[in-house]
Amino acid sequence: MRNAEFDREQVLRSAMAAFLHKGYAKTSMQVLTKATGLHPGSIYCAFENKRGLLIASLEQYKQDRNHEFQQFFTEDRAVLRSLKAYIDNIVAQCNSCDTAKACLLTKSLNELAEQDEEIKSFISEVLEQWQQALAEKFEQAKLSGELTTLKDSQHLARYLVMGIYGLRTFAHTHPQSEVIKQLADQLYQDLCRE
Amino acid sequence: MRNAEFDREQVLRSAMAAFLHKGYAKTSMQVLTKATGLHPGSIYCAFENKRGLLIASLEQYKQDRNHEFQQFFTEDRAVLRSLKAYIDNIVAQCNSCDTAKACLLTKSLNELAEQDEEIKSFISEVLEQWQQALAEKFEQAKLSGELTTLKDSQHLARYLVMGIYGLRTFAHTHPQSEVIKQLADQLYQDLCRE
DNA sequence: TTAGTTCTTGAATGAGCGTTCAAGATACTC
DNA sequence: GAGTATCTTGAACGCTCATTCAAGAACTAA
Repeated sequence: MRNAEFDREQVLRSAMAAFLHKGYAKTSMQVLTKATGLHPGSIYCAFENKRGLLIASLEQYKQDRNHEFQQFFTEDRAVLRSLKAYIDNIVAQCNSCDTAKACLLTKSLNELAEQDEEIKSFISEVLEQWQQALAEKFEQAKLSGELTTLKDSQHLARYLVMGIYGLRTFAHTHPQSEVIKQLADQLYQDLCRE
Repeated sequence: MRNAEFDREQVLRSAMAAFLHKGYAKTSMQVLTKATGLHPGSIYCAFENKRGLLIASLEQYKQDRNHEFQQFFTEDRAVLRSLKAYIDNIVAQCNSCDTAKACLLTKSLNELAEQDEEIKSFISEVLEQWQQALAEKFEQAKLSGELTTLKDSQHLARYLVMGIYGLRTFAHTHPQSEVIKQLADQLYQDLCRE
């Protein structure tokens, strides 16, 4: 008996970064071996193939983002205040220079939606769960009286998700711009209105 | 003397469709020769290489979208009514099944922004011009009294562009859904408020 | 220490890629 | 209708790709 030597999470985070930077198609196995420090044989043993490594990376990304989400919505803070902080954090990501600028889920969806039904479904489900989590936060805010609006929580969550997608794309053409912050503030304001 | 035999616009529209469907990296020259009907030599003669064909396709796409834009904003209609029709048209594109579902500019930007500075700049400029054209329409609407708002026209245009980016990404996870229309209506309402 | 099992290594493989180019086809000029 | 210039054709090229696998290394158990 003998255990694998590499740290799975560390390997997946390296792969995530590589996929985020170059996209799936342009990230060659050669690049992935360098990024992860694993030799081809080890990658194929652990993840079956390049596609398997992407799927594993997407799963890790989901976990990481879920964890990040939970950290913003602790129970001892007002929901709307948490939501504002969460949005501001995304703005900061958009304005940063590193790979966190983009979202691996939407980037992969854009590239592979029409090529790989299974990956498309997986990503859609993760994004739907995220939207659902946001809807719950809106519902909480309404119940606690923080948020007074006639709009449905599901609708609010969808609108916020749409806005964040838009912000991330917008950031591509406006790196490190004050404009991203302005748009995010407007979005938040529109969500809380009425 | 002898003229080239192929119809340039037709060739570029075929290439556009291929790039939209599979993305730049996954669209092989073999696919492009089939899609355009041109042999490799002709493509290399007319467009230098695969990258040149993408750039020419992006230019054609820009022209086509500009032409589409003009058709919605004829002088004999109220600006806001035209804007609403324009947005509804985008919603219809999002809900359609064909290749028009996505935008070649943002799709290419997503794939190539970190790989090809020149293509990134070109796309950014085109998107900026589009945003500028929208800003002028908002300004017109404000001057004519159709639109009463304290917000800057530039800001309104940016917000609309962000929303349309978001809608198109959202459409990937919600094909042929009523939800896209709802979100677009909300977006329009938020733009016209106050 | 030794035998057995599992993991690691990285060169080898064949397929597919973008690109080239010389030969053939075609149209224009005189 | 001959000559010339240009366009078309598609096989061939070198390269890189994802993937494989047999040999070597390392750990466990007895």
